[in-house]
Amino acid sequence: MKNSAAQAVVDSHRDEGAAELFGITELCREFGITLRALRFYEDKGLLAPRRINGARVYTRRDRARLSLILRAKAIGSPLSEIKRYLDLYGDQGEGRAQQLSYVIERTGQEIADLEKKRAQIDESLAELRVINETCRKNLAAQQAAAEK
Amino acid sequence: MKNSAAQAVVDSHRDEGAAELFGITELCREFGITLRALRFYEDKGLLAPRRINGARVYTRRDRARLSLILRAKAIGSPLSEIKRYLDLYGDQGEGRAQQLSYVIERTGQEIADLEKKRAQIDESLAELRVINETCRKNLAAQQAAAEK
DNA sequence: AGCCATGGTGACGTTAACGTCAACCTATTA
DNA sequence: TAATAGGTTGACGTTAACGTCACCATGGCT
Repeated sequence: MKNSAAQAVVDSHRDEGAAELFGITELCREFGITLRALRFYEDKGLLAPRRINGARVYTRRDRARLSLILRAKAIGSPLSEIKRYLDLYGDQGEGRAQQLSYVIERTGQEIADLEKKRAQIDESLAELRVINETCRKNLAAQQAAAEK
Repeated sequence: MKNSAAQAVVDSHRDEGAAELFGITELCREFGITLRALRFYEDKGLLAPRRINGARVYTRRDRARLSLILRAKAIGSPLSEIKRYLDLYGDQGEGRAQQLSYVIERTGQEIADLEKKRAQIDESLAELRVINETCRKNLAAQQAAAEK
């Protein structure tokens, strides 16, 4: 028996107590990635979950970072760049003027790059829409001719 | 001697005659890619330049295709997807209803994907701008305090 | 005690997208 | 005619981003 009801009770109870902590498989299922991938990101220094008894335990913050990682990946950034991006993200709060300038410069560059990418996407979209609509019209014309 | 003036004359003469044809290095320099990359794209079936005496000769149309390839690459599409994209591009003109429906579906899907990507970029941009501006303000505040 | 699920660590394999290198062809130019 | 510039084809190396596999530890259930 899978005692799903009982499991749910246990789960909710655990949530009340420990709250906001995730296991590796939990996160992987939530984001649709593999265990291997998550560990790989860790190897690359993109994530650094706590260890409890050797096992990885992710906090809500880790989860948010993972979300950023996957979004950046979907956009097409290599993991190396994503790391820089996240490093900036973590630096917030205080910091000397030099650090601040550095972050400002970095983010400025990243913003410029993304805007360029966005523009290219817009160009591609425009072209695809032309093709799409042209085909729709042709198709409509053919159907009209056939029904005459 | 590099006889640059003579070379220019020869070039212009050739342009008048053959016009609109490009060599491989010419294209590579124009787009800032390597010879190897261009040949690689050809291996992958993304380009099919004519051969004259064994050497690749690119037309204006090839050049346009290359432009599309590089733009798609910059966006983050894998070459495999770019190929499908280009294949759609070449199919324009006539075609039976089935072909048209196919192209319509494909482009529709591609459009949806790109729109999603665009949205993700916008999210990233919003976050980066917050970081950037926060840092700017912090920096300004520090400088103001220092000058007091 | 035995077993299964879950998780951990290498080590090796794989695919994409080129880079690098050697060897060769060929048309000018000196 | 010999050198030089520009082009061609393999063959092999490389980096990124994982996938796969084998093997080990552990905690809970029966």
